Amino acid sequence: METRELRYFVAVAEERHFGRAAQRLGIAQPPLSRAIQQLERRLGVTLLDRANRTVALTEAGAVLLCEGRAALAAVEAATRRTRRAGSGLVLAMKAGASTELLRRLLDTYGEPVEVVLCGIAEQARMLRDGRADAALLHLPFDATTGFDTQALHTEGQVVVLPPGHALADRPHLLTAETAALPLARWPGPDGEFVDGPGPQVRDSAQLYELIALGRAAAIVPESSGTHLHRDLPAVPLIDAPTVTTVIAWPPHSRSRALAAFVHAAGLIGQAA
Amino acid sequence: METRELRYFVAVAEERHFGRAAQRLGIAQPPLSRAIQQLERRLGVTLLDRANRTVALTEAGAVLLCEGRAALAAVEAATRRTRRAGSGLVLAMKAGASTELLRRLLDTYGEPVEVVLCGIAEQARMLRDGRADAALLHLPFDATTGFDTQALHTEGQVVVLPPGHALADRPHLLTAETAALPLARWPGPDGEFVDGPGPQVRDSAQLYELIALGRAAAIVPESSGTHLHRDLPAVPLIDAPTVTTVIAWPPHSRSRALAAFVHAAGLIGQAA
DNA sequence: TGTCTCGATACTGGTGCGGTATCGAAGCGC
DNA sequence: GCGCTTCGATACCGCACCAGTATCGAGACA
Repeated sequence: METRELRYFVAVAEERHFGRAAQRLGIAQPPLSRAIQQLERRLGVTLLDRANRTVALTEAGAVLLCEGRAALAAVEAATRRTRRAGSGLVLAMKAGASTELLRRLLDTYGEPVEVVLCGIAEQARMLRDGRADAALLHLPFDATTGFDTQALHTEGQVVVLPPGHALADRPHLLTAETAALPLARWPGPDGEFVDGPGPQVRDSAQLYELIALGRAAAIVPESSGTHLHRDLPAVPLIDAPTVTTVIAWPPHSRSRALAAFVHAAGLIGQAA
Repeated sequence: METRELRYFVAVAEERHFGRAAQRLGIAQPPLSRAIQQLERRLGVTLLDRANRTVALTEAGAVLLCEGRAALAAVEAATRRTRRAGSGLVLAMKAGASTELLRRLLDTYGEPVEVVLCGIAEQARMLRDGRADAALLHLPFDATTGFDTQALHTEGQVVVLPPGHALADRPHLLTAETAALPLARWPGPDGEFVDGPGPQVRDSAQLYELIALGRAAAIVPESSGTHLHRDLPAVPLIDAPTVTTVIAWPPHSRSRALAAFVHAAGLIGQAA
């Protein structure tokens, strides 16, 4: 199966319309129809149901859409990483992750690294399609499914409260005691917010502003709670799961540069 | 980048010889030379060092070899899984894994499943190139890197001893006490045996024969130690890590059939 | 029933892939 | 040092195949 055929099929499967797919691909509709027919003939299965003037996926079509996307991403990744070979690594991380940890990692590695800030879903996509070589993730929150990982740092979590809050003087808190707090809600992987009493936030500046105003509280890893905003009280949450910062990369990827970077991460993980 | 170009490059990179690669691909040498040149021109990087009548990989070439193999495997996987869509799942497992657990899993799933027996390295390869849809692995021994997993069953380990062995009457053992035993050695992922005092074994029939003869002992999961050979004494090893049988599959793969199979596995995991 | 929309088909032209023949350079034996 | 051999690159040619235009046939809709 050729990449061209896969691109054509994925376009039709996503658009469910030969005309629009052809337009998206920048070709005319007839060659697209023929290409899909040929693909079906070569695979020996029907991929699309063209009954009733609508295009629907068959079961085999659904499988090929899913597997084909992954295969196209792998081919793109090969192209991108080959072009980038020799120049620096690209590291995808979330905004708000520990800058202190990152600084130590980059220092230990020594070579130049391009850092890209994005959301968790985008991080995974960038690793898969080769736009990034590695990503910083946080267990147990982020799924590392499909990637190799190396632990960098493990820490507890703290509750960040408005100044003068009733709980601010406590030596530590339990998760149950935070139930009544207006805990800030972050957007999930799908961009949606879960329901809850607290305000919705999209970045850490916004979060800390809301806390300072007494409108929110937040449960965050120690390092972000204590290092960034000394003026806000942060109380250890002793029964919360510990947060592990890990570096993740596609399992087959083992270029010299990436291997050295992971090795540097291992040194930091040991030291911590 | 087209799959054809990737296949050509991988062949040359593996053979380090245009003539042999062309022969392997079933084409003449000149079109192969031209295809590689065109690939290098399109990517904008040099992939091969053709100095001194030898072909060597550049750094970019090494990256493309690794990423290209993965991409080709993904394309092959798409082809195979699409062709197989609708017919039964293929499950890759190691010889000697728990048949009791497998029987329950297949019963719960209800649909026909083709079971393929192979080694651990082959299991991973089959998942990646689409010859299998899922695999049964054993944590913490097998690497599940790059796959999604669902726990099926967790159990302790036992030491299987020759009949009448001095340790056979003990209620339980510690790992330290097994140091002097001639523990059987299995071939690793690379097919090589690690060094050690015990005999080398390749299948469980051979293993149990050697134990019965008093020439070996083995540390195995409870289920294989007690269910299969009631005539050999099996002593719980209380400080050994517990063994978890998991079902693994490529993370993007979520066909209806696989989803149902994983769901069935989840039901069994809960029940256990 | 006329019309519109959509995918399939018919036919044509140009690109590009693969083949044979050959070159130029680098080892290698004598 | 000279020819021989081996290797990848180049030159040139023919054909297959891909894409484009024009058109068809079927189904939805008024």
